[in-house]
Amino acid sequence: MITDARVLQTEFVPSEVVHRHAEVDTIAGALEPLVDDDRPEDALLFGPTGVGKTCVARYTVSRLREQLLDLRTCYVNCWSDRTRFRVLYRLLDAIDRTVDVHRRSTPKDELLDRLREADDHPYVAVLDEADQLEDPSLLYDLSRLPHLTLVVVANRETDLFASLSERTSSRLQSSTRLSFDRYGTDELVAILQGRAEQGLEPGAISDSQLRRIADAAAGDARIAIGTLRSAARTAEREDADAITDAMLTDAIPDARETVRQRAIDQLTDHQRVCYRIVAEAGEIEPGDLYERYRERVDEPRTRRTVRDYLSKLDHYNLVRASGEKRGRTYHAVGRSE
DNA sequence: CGTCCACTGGAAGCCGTGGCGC
DNA sequence: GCGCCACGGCTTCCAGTGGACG
Repeated sequence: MITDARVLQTEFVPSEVVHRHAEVDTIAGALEPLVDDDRPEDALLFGPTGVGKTCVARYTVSRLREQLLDLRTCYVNCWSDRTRFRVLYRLLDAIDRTVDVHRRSTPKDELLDRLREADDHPYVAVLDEADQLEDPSLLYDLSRLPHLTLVVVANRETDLFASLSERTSSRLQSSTRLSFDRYGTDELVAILQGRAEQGLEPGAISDSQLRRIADAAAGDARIAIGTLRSAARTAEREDADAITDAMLTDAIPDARETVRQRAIDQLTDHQRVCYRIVAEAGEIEPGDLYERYRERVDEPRTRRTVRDYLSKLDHYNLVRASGEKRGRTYHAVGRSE
């Protein structure tokens, strides 16, 4: 059934990007001057999850590296490395300049200086989920390094710029900006066909089944590919030659659930309690929510902290906040959504 | 209309932890 | 071992704001 499990991973960067040629060209265009030893532009990529931002960024950068042998590149996910220190550390680590970082306990911007000095080769850094950075002014400092080119990936343009200071945003105004729309069903089908061809036995899944997956994924390629993987696993486990419609029926909710579960697993205990309260209530107001939270945990955090938890849950689509200021309610994010 | 109130999210500061130089 | 410092998680304080209500 499965001939190549790698291509069924959502993180897999295909050798040819389906349906994002224009985007690839735009970013490649921004970076192109590097080939002639010229000054490239930074690139900003925006769009919701599962629309191929990360994929396009990584693909474009890796293709550029084929042309430019001495190009340095690094991919940083700012969700897992969200502090200034960690991002800088990653960027240095990728070029082997971290050797003695721990000695001489880092005076404020030792790491940045070090990165500045490592300018013997051009460097392209992909900063994924950049709106998660705790200290967004890092973007400003990085954008001022002449040999470093940024490819910044974030969800919403407005959110990212809201968190930036005046000088940072004006500095980034001039960069190449690109918004990604949700995939249409046909585009998702094409993506799935590519993955099925590379990863599954011929005839394992029909086009109409792929279309069904694409429909259910509502424009999100991560969900679509996850569904395909889940169905293929079931087929393999049951020793079937092909994926049946019944397997798909199971796989469709499964893929969303997996995405959600992975996010839930990353929460702390207190955050999880908050999530459960909203999930159980379906819809709840902040006051009640905090009361229940206080009853349920041993050493409750303050309201302010719980507010931070909730905005985090909102950000990861585990709950949805509607209304603002006084009129706010928190909703569970439904399974069928 | 003005006033009160609930709620949000920024800012500053506290504190435990952990790595480092001495 | 000691003092130092960065860091992250948290609290405290607060300005701002939309909705409810007299």
